Amino acid sequence: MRLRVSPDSAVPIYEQILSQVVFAVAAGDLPAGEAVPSVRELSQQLIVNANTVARAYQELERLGVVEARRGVGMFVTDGGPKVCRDRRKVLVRDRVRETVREAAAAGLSAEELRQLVDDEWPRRNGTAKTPH
Amino acid sequence: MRLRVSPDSAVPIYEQILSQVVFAVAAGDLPAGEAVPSVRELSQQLIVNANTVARAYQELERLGVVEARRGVGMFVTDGGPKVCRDRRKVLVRDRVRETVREAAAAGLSAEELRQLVDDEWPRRNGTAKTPH
DNA sequence: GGTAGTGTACTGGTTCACTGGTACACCACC
DNA sequence: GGTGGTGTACCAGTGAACCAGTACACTACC
Repeated sequence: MRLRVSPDSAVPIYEQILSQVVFAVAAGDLPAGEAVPSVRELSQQLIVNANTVARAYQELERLGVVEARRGVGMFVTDGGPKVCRDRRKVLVRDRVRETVREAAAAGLSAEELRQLVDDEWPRRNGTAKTPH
Repeated sequence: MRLRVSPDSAVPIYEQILSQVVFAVAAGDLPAGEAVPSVRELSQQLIVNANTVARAYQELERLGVVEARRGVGMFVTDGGPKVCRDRRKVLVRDRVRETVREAAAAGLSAEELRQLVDDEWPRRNGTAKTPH
């Protein structure tokens, strides 16, 4: 598992770590039962404070993706992969909901919104926001 | 023109004012040439600082929606209504773009995304996020 | 039991966005 | 020219988010 963070990004470092781990677990790159890198190991690799990594991990634990065993490490739970896949879907649904509301407020029709989505779909691997 | 702000909201007050004025201009409620409420008048009405209103107005001026005449007031420009209508469309398009990207990253197909949009469309006047 | 690994609690500093208070510069009108 | 309206510049306070330093508690292993 290879992580990257950009300290200059607008999104907080701990959130970058969080989403990347979620992505890795969802993709099966980090299967259930597997140990995630220790906070110190990852903090040295990314050159950030151990607490920053720990904060991301705590969020992962709150989501039920990993479980901590003090003195041992943190491990992906049995339900972790499913949680991560579901989480991404929830994020998408929430975003869709906001988009639909915004479009309706702007006076767009359902058909116009559909058209807009179809127009943007081919550009889904956009150039922006890539972790350079 | 009747504005409302909720100080407890996560979105800044000046931004609430901004978007509401944009909406009013786009809807024709505030036609070109019309004077917008003075910063002091609006600040008293909303019980916020005049600078907070001024900040929203400066943003409106930067967008080309209004123009300031020192000592007189601020007035909707000739192109104001069109700018506001366009701006809402741009906001929607940007949001659609992000949503599409998120959906693709989550592994959704184009068809699944379309389905999601159609599911959410009937809820476009949703209950959440209303200015209580 | 010592050691080296793990996660975690507490605390402090830094930065930034937002808001408000005050004072200033301008214009119309009497 | 005085008065009362306008927008605006400057500065200070506040609060939250983020991150790092340090010290602690725990576990496995020799």
